[in-house]
Amino acid sequence: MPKVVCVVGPTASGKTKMGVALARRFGGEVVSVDSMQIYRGMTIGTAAPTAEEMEGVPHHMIAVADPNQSWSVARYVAEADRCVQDILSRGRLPVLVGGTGLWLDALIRGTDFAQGHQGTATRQTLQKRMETEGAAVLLDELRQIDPEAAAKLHLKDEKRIIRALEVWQETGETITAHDRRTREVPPRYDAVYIGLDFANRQDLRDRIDRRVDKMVEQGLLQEVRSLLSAGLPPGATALQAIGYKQFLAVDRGEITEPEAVEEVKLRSRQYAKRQLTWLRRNPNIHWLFWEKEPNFPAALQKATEILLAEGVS
RNA sequence: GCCUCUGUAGCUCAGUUGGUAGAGCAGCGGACUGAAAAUCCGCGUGUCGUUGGUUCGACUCCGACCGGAGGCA
Repeated sequence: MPKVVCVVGPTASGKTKMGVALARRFGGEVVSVDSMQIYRGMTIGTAAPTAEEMEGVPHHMIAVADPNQSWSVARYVAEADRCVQDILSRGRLPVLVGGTGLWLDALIRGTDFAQGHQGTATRQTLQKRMETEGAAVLLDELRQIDPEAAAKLHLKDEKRIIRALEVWQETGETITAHDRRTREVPPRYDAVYIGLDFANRQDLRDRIDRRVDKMVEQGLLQEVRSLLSAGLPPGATALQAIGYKQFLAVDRGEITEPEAVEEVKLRSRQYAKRQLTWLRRNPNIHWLFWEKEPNFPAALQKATEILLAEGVS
């Protein structure tokens, strides 16, 4: 099984810098695993690495998608896996860097997602039924065909109720059966994980706040405006990104800039918390914790030792 | 100086016709297989401003004091 390195952690934990440094040390290339950095024209708000920050290391899966078209996990995995394969074929080390947990896991495991996605007639019909008939009706319907899935879903979890029914309608297989089958296939890569986080949650929060202030200084509002001038559809996934959503409201005059800044900080730390929840269940992560004053050289040294011990070369 | 209102969870507030209190937000924990920076679930003990008094019992009634807001001088 090919070996790959993964640098994970909540937003603003220093993944980008660590990823570049490890890629340089081990002769690797970075593959971004970020559901928003894939869109073009969103560099400031997603804190995508600049050419300078890349330090000459090739980066993949950043600014590869038109924000007009919304990507999905499946689309990402297909494209990103091509990058990983290509890097491996050239004898180099793939360094996967990013905070989108589901996407990383799917890429490592080679998850085969069932048919059906945003915008199809099946999905739209189900969404309409959800509005008119209500979640109880659809959940009942799901219970008839896939009681196991229905038992796990809360009445309010409309998105997943719709998806479960959609998989059944599109493929004739229940989502429970599909998931069980895909979980059985062995992972595609042997991943070595380096996790970055702050020992003290408050320090992460401070770091997030500072980063948001910096984004605003760098012209987040301008970036949102130029994104809008490209004529994005209202439901575009790109506009759901933290920062963009709030500054879109500023552009419309619905909230003030200071209000937006506070909201972005709040959403960012809540997001960081969710990222940590996702990562915690992965027992294979080698965590490195920053103290108040991050000591990068020491952390890089530690990470290097871990990778060497894990057989990365 | 006088009068009125006000002081309850980190914040905004509700409430108890006297039997020691509850929402929203925040926060914390969890879930997560084609929207994932999305979506969803769970968790509420706090000197009820302080201090006296009345009472079997006060956060709830009365007094004083200390904060805050407004009004009259």
